[in-house]
Amino acid sequence: MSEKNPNIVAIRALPEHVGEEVRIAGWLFNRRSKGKIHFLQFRDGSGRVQAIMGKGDVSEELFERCAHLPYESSVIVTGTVSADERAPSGVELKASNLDVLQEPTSEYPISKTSDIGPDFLLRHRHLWLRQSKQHAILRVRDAVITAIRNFFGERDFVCVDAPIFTPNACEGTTNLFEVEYFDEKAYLTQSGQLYMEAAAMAFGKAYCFGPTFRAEKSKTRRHLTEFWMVEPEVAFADLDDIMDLAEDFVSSIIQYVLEHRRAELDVLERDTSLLERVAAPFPRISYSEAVSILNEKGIEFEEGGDFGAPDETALSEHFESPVLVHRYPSAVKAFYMKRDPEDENYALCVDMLAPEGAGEIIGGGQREDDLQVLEAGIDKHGLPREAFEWYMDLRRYGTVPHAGFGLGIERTVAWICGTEHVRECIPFPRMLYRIYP
RNA sequence: UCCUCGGUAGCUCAAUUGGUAGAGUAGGUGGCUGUUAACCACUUGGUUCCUGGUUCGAGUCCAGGCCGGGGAGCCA
Repeated sequence: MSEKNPNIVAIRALPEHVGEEVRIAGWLFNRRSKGKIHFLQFRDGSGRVQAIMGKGDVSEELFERCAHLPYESSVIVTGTVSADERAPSGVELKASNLDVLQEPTSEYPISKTSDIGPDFLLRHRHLWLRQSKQHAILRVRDAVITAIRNFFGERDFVCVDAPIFTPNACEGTTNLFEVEYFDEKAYLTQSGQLYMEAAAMAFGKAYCFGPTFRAEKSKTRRHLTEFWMVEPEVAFADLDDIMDLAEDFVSSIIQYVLEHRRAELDVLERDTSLLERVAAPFPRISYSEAVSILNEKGIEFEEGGDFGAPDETALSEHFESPVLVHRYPSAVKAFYMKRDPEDENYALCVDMLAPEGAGEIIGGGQREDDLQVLEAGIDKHGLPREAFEWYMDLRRYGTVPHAGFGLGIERTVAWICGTEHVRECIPFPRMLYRIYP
């Protein structure tokens, strides 16, 4: 593009070109006409700008065409950049020419005025991405991912990605998507954690970042069947170490987004003061303390069970920042969770609940590192030992205390953006009964 | 799987006790040299989700189905 069109400028960079004649390449997203002057608004992915076209500035034919140019026409506009406080973005383009690459073959389906229903928008996700709010959310997501990579890179973690196809149900808890794998069955991964434990024994500090699949028939604003998760795992680490890591991690993501995506948060009308208060250390409470808080709030909850979504919401509303809830009853947790030596009824695990009803964004803990205890746990959960031989090898050959966690990208982005539903926080959401486009 | 709400113009919605389906917006035509979701005037546009039933008459009532939203369970 730049070689063919040496003077094409990104809309975002237009303030640096005031007084110059430039070209922009983009799409028409709105148009108004005052009769002898057209106001044409363009976006190019980097930003949005208004072009002014007076009747005498271009040919009669082009002026007439621009009065009817359909939304989402792809164009190259030539014009002089000027600063003008009447322009929505502070600068505008005095158009001297406009080349139309293509006029839409039919009317653009997404209305720019009315609030459109989720079904229509999801069926047009490929076009919905062009809308400013969606554009802003996905740019925040991009920054969250960059912040994650930076955070672990700076701390000497090695990115060791886990497989997507797995031979067995890792934890034996949730429903997995089954696929044909030549002559056998395989499953789409629900977690890379077990593989990260192997990676931690090889690299000391490792993490994976990739898609995760859950075949649960969940229809809520917090669920997707395909979502992205980042899972760090650290050798010679205990529960406290991993809680320290988790709060530093989340704080650094928030700081990075506040620093690099201010404009997007403005588009989303996000109250950033709530995010600015997020800084490590976060409050830490035990499961038992959490139960007391629920009871004090008048919510009936019996010690021993796992928290439901309404319980989590009530807990997170009790705090302004994310809160770490640790040491759940081991009975409700997976077989690989290490039990608390001070009370074997509880597991050395931790969940991080984000504020403002965003829900659980992190789940993790210290892993069982004793071979005999792990074997007993596998048996107790009714899981086939053969499938976990490789995993038990990690305890046979130089086992060490280790811990890690998983952070859900979409829930994190939803919290940061103040978005009601996680489906807007992934480019092409996969949900119950929805796999198009 | 269960609970709950909904489906009317391209989109967002209205339609009284069961009595000729209507508005905003988008599209079209005309007007306007600084619009900010521009505005003003006129105008095109309908398998009221589907099937069956009740009725002189159904968008409306009944039965079954389809599709979707939110929530529970499960989890990030």
